[in-house]
Amino acid sequence: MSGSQPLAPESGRAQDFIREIVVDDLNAGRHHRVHTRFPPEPNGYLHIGHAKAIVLNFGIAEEFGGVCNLRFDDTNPTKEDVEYVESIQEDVRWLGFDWAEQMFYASDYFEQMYAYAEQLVIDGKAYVDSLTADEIREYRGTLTEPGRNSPYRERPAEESLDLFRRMRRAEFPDGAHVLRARIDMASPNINMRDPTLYRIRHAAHHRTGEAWCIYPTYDYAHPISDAIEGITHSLCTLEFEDHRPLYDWVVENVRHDTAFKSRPRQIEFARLNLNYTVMSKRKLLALVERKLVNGWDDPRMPTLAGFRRRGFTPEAIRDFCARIGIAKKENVIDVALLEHTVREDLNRRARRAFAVLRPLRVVIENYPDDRTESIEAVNNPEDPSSGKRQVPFSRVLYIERDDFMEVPPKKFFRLSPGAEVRLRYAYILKCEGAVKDASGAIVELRATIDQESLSGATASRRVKGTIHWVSAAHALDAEVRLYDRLFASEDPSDEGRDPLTDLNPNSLEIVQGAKVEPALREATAAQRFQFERQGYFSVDPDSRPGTPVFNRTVTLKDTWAKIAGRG
RNA sequence: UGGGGCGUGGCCAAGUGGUAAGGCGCGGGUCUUUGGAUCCCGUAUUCGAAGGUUCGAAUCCUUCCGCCCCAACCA
Repeated sequence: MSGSQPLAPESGRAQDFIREIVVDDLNAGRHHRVHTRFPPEPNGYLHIGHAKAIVLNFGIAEEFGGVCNLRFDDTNPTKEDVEYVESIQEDVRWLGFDWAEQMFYASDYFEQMYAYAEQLVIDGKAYVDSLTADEIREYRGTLTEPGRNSPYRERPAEESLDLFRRMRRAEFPDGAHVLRARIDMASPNINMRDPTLYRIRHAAHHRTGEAWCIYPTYDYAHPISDAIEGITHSLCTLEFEDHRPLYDWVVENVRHDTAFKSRPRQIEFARLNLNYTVMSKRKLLALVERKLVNGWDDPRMPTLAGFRRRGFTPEAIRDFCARIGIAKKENVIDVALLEHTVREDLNRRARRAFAVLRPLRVVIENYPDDRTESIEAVNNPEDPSSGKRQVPFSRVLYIERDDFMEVPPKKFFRLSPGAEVRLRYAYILKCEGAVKDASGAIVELRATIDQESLSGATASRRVKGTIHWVSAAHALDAEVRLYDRLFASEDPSDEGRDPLTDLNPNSLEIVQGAKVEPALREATAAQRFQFERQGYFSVDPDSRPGTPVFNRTVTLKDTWAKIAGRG
């Protein structure tokens, strides 16, 4: 990667607008390499929206033989925490990206940023304002009216410099002063009306501790961080479009000598929105803090940690990001696409296994009580290399309650009194009758098998339906957690309302007493399973040995249709 | 009403003057010893609207309409 000439992607393929810009920059000689960065603020866990940015930034860099940094934008100590910087690293790695040695913090540059700020003051390009926050807002004007100059705007540079130094020396309380860029209070772009560069915050920073009590704002810190790291293309979301002139102003007006390794360029793209999914950090944080979910990695959360625990694979999420495209148009992606990429990936890799979620006992009257047979089953019909396994078969089985109907409707090809069905990989089973308890509830089925019908080359006939089963004597008890969408509101008027009301009360159904085939005793959290006819599952990382806990990875299509009001 | 963006089928998205890719979804069908798997077919006479330029326009020009973002000492 190092030393080689960056190569533009082969022509002819579809390219999004960012790639075009990069190619232009390379061709025009504005840059001779590509260097991007993924710059999260460590104030929460990464969610699916961040995945888009991660895949984009690392993807662009890789495609052009460049590098992508991981940088923590830690300029606001009151919201940030080491827990988040750790989880962010874990999640980026899990997604499959490697920043090698290129991990930085905006706080790495605090000293340098401060020095640049002093120089801006000396150069007359920044001044210390002593107005209150409210007054500053008033002076800023409105969207349609220009702002007015602060009375402190013409303060002599020496005085500002002195004040700024004393700000740093902790001589003032929060809010007493602020360092502002001297740009243009009448600018139609509000971001250019003397934006704040530094504010006083007597707060412990998760990395610098008590070393500082003044902190740079995003608008000041970001371009400097980019330039110091040699970033060539600074990708961010649409809402920063109006900040680009300010970004450029900082890059152009800071006297950096040789510290800036590039002349970075900000490029904006539309952030990801997913329907039926809350992506607001504020709401996610509220859900965690109010214990409406069991932490940031609750499988119902749209965080990468939550998806991981739910059984999503990084490959599926990356594929999703690749398929949604990058544009400047506000978009709302259908979560069905995410679920599709997960299913597609899982279908390829998930081992098939027998599991009965709501067991119904079946006694095979013509099968010896003391006999146990070993039935050969394919691990994954989509992947012959996955091999086969043995499943025990005996006189008493469990089948899915839903696979039996006493009064079957038309086109019901599974079990009902007198009907036949194939036990997957095993025999054809005929239902001889149902045993009921005093209340009339069916507690057991009596049945017989066709001894000549064992699945395979010798099977002489076919029946319409096939069901899965588990031998009662060998079955392993399991808990199964069925997850549906946690958030459902699509109504714009719900914006800002209590996140509690966004909870789907049926978002989690815990099924106790499921019966699964014994081989699943050794299942690990890294594995994925498809329980025949029940969907995709993974073992919960917190699962105890003995009674495994399975999480359903994606919502079944009919469930999803119900939630979304489709079909 | 200031500034900055954006408008291609239900949701994304290619396309940049030569006669509307692709994916998801949806509908139908096929196959099958699970299938919601696979496979096949269908799904925009039209590109926010109206004018104009042109042999020819989603692509160029004009006007209009709609949506999003900005008035934190958040990012």
